Amino acid sequence: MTVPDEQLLHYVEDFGLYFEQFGLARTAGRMLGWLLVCDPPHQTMDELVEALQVSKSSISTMSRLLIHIGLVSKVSFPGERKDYYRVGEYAWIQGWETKNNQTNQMKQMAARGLALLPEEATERRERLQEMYDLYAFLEAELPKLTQRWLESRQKS
Amino acid sequence: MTVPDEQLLHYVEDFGLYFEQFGLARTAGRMLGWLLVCDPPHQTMDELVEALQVSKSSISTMSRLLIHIGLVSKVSFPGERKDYYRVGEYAWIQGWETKNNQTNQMKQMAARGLALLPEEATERRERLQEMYDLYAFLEAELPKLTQRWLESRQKS
DNA sequence: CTGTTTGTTCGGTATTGACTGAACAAACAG
DNA sequence: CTGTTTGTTCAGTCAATACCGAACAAACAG
Repeated sequence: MTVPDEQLLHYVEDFGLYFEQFGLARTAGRMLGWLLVCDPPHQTMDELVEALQVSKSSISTMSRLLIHIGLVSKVSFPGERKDYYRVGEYAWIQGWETKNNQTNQMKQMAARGLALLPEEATERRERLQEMYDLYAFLEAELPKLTQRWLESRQKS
Repeated sequence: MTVPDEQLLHYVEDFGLYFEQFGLARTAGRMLGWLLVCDPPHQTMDELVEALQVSKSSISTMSRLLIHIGLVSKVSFPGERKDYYRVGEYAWIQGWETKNNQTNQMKQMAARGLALLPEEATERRERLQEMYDLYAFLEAELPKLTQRWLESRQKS
């Protein structure tokens, strides 16, 4: 990108705003958005600072975060001192898997509640039981979906 | 509940903390947690204020929110002036469905990006295409899962 | 060893938003 | 009409945190 594309930058901003909904810092969302559309796909810290107009320290912190949650990868090249960042190869399925772990946590949350209620209070247990059953179902089924997706990709 | 159960209150607090992760206000999470374990299942504003030690205004605001997103229902009784709140009958499947809508938004986000990139930049489009494909897949498959769940419940 | 390049860490600031209390509105009872 | 009960709205406060700039550390080049 020699001349920064107005529309692309606006898109990247929206990306940041959208991911803010999920508790991700806006800058992290911006980074992810930029790394999805930039040319070339790998970018240095300085390039990100320039493109997104944020501080070096933000990029440093957010790249560490994004790498930790599996959305971004660090890349290096022989003879190059700089680090490069790009969207992780398995970024999206990784993000999806992270979400799936939440179903397990929800199930556990329900179980904890049930353990606190007396056995005989059946009517009172129904609400938590309903919660437990749904998330147990999802916990069993979602990995199958992921599996199907991965297999369908492998063939092509 | 005549005597407030120490363990239950602690559980409710954890519930609030957990749902904070998803961008829900802590008080909303507390409310939901309390409504899951309270006896009876329907509670007035005053009871919620007493149990959760929060202000009336918070309950007012948060109950409106929780009703809006389908997790809580308002209940009334003949001859009673007070409103009662309880966890919605379809609370969890509703919450799950809300999550599923996000897959559609993610797909759209990818589509918007693709529309900004030139047709011939195939290598550059790959990243967004990958994102698009996964969320299109999920958008198609998740409703089937929901359907299966609802059907399995109907029989019992 | 001296410079520079590259990246991290940390203290301070500014913004956001959750929560409260008080004022207000609406519905009802006597 | 006057009181009370019930719930909402709004201005103000407080805490959390995203972000920045500057100081720092580490690796390398000359």
